[in-house]
Amino acid sequence: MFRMKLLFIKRIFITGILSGGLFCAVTAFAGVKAQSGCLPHTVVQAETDVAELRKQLAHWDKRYHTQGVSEVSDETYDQMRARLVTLEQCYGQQTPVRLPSSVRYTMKHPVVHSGVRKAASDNEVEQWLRHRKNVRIQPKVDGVAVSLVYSHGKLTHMISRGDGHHGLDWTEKARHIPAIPQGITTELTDVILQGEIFLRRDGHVQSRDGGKNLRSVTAGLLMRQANDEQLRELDVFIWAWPGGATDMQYYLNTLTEWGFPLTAQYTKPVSGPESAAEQREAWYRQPMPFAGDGVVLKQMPPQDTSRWQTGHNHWSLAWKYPVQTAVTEVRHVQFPVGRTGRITVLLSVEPVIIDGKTIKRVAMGSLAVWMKQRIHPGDLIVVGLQGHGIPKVREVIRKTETPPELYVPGKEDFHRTSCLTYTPRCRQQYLARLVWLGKQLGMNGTGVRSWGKLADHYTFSGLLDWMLLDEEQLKAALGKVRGVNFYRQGNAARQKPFSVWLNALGVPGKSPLPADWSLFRQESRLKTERNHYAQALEAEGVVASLQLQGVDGFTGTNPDSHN
DNA sequence: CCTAAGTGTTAGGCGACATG
DNA sequence: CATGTCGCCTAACACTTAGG
Repeated sequence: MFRMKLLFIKRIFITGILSGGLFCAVTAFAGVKAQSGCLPHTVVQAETDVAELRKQLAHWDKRYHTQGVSEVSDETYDQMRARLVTLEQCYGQQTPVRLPSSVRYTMKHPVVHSGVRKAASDNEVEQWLRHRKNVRIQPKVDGVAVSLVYSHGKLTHMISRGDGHHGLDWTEKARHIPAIPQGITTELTDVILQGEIFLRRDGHVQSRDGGKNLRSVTAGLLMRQANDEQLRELDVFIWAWPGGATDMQYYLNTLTEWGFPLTAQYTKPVSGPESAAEQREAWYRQPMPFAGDGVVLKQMPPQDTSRWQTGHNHWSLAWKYPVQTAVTEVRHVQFPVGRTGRITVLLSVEPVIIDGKTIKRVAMGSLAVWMKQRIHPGDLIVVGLQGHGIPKVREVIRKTETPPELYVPGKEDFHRTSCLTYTPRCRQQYLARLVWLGKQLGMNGTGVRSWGKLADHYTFSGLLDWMLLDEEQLKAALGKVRGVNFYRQGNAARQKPFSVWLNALGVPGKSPLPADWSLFRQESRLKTERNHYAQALEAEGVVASLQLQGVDGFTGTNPDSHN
């Protein structure tokens, strides 16, 4: 039921923004999609996608409403819902948002709950603040919004936000939450308070702990028929007293006297964008008694509460913390091979922005890790940031029903001694070997693309074919400056000592290297791995090339003598 | 103005090595 | 011999500098 409330509001929010033409900015900020607009789908594909998405969302809704189980985080759910709306916008379909028949919002809110608009960017926050005075900042507590109704000082109702006009009667639950005063001392006949019920978590640090799905847990507790012992852990943060007070200090003091001390504790004046940003940052990093997903900037709302509306209002603005995860679709799956034959898995994804970074590619460590989930193009995944920078697959949301064929390299195809000679399927490892070799030999300006150009231009076969090229040939393939540079670097490389060369060739093991190849061959007879590698270097003609080039330690060696 | 190369920072996977 | 630790390899991204 809570879920329905969420999407209802989301729906209103998104439609409102769409009509304002701000959709791209908003989705980008929310981390839904960096490139807005419609995906290059065929209509048929789009229809399939929409159908699949609807099915998926319906499944989650059902699980949630009938069993109270959240299969995915609220953040993911919201993003998927937004995704559906985008697709529908693109292809002119509409899904009416219908509440399941079991959900009935029976209780009328005395004053409607007006939603808070989310700022699309830091810039919008600045704009919003520019022409406003007496702005205050509060944490955007991650919980469930309710109205508390006091009549002659007695708590008579607690109502869930529902659609903003009507909600569920949670009065019975309020009786079991010690943090909610059952009575307040006041002369006023009616007092209506709007606030957030949340699960108290002392020492919660948002930047470190994240949302922890505390919102879902809270909603679950309130919807459960039985009165769980855990209700005692709930608390309330009041963020509005409609029509109550015009003087800030009086408003805060009164709430504190009544038994709602958090509002006074966490309401700060804001003098401008800097001070707002500072406070937002502070609340993001410091221990708080609740989870929060951002801050809310607000002015004193109008006293005439009859004009309050659901959806936006002009007196408050939410400034959310950067999202830590985003839903995205896998475009390509690649299996880069490193110089040692090690295979990693790289996913190219629809670009998403997380914490200011545009995520386009996500590495999956190793083949073994990939094998567990076998992510294919078309799959939907949740991407997050590990620490401060590295994208990581957090979760697979939906596998596509029509996965394309993937060429998955076998672990046995690439290894320490493979690809010392160029073949098309060896391209990656072969080039990785050259990049490493250039680097070890101190050759600057020899990146993977230059090596690739040379390999293509002169159809390389052996690892050292490049040593046979003269200055003119290098210039022809790389351009004047780079060609000359490459030639100089290559000549310098020829003078490097034997041990540097062995290293550059990728000889495994750490023990010290002898002075020349024949000594090396004798010593490495005992070390299987080195011996194996040395044999491969001879078999692939690498040693012969070096001998020909007169490189230190290889001269005078006759590789044939070892056969 | 775009592309290539390089640097700095961050992190996971995994094999090699050390230690009990 | 089992277990823990360390270093190497590979990766993403932001940024700078130089080439074409």
